[in-house]
Amino acid sequence: MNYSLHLQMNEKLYLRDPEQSDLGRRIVRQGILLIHEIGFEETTFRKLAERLGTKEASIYRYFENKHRLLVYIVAWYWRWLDYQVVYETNNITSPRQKLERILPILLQRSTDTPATPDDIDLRALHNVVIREASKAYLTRHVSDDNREQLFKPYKDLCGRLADLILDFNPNYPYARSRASSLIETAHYQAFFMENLPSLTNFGGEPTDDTLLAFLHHLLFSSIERTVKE
Amino acid sequence: MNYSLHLQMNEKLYLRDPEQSDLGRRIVRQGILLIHEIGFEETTFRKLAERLGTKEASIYRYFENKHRLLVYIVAWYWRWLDYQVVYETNNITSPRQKLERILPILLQRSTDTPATPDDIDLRALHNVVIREASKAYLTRHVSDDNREQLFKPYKDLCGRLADLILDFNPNYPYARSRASSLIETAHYQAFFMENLPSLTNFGGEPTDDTLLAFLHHLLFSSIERTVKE
DNA sequence: TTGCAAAGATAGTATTACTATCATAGATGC
DNA sequence: GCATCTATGATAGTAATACTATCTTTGCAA
Repeated sequence: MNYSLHLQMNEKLYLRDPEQSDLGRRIVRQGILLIHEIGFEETTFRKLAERLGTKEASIYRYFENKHRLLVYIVAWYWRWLDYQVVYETNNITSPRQKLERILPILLQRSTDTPATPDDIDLRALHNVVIREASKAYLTRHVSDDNREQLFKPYKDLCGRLADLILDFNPNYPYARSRASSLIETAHYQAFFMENLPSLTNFGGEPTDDTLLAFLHHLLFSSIERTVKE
Repeated sequence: MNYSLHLQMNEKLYLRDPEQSDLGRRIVRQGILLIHEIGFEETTFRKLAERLGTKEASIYRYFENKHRLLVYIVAWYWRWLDYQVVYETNNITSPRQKLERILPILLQRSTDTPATPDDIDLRALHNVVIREASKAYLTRHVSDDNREQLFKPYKDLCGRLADLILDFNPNYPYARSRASSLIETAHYQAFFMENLPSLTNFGGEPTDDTLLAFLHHLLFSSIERTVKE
């Protein structure tokens, strides 16, 4: 049996809470699918409205613009990852084991989804995040968006991973950078593997998971040794 | 004394070679500055034309659209980095030393510019690449662009770094992924340090270069050990 | 001096990214 | 059963964007 899961989102992310109405939920869910299918640049509120059988103006009542919709979707993803990390590391004592359990989550390889967020296409979402997430912060107005706490879920997740790294090795001096670069590397390498494979050492056969092995190697080779000052 | 340097670019990158005319060169050089100042999203050919005292239509004679201009600028940067890598590692025999000399280049910390590409604001260019380069390939049409060899300079650079890694450790199984993730990590950690510092361990004082130390640590901790299969 | 290529000048189109306003339908309170 | 309130629908409109087309001018080259 599945439990239903609701992730509370920062109010600054929207004009009207999309989880509070049917239209709102469909905007988010179909938004993910549309961005997945045609890419963020090609996505417009008009196209999304047509797909939903509604009007542009209705979507604007929920989100200021499509960038904010992307930020919302990506923030939701980080909250969802954070939840999975907590769930998967619960009752594990060994810091090493905890970290090892996190790696498949970053690649969306963990099959057991305890509480499934209803109706959200997690596979599409994962691909959207890989291709589009960095566009949420690679803008001129990062600092403003950051001041509004729009990236808090990402920071929280990185903070959690950094803490686990410090549990494993209390002397490690780069825990936060290690955490953020682990997440980014997981995504970039997944994108490269799919689209620019010559930038990787991964063949692309879904059976052997060299990318997972690579991330494991990268993470532990760095945090196992205490860096000399 | 400086030598003048001209980097040959793939013909697919432009409609008319911008290095062959005064207007073309100004489009590239002022384009870098404009994107640096207002960001890629806000940049339009109209604004760039006004800045150049010319017309939109003239710019369209050189570049199909602003995405292609970005791809050109970024490709130029990778060629320039590649040149610097060759220059800085020339006559060095120790693979370790070669790799160590590359790290400051990735962060644009190397002060000695042997042949300076005329009139290009390298500092602005570096910042543009950090913030915008991934937008060159994080699109729906990556595969088409890749087929047209638009990303060859990036791949060449990664290939060169991968070869150096294999010189250092011939048994290392992830040389290409290690190379691409080193470059990407250098850039987004620099971005985070500047804009979302809580995702890093870097204070931001320009005197101590913790980011460089971090990259050094990441690279060598992974490639020093032979990964067990 | 004729010819050609680069750039200037002007105009036009479809689409985007919004904003504003008014009407309507359904739920809720009394 | 009526008032009311809220979410959405419907329509319209605007400034800007991302181009394309065409015609003219300029400057250099044969």
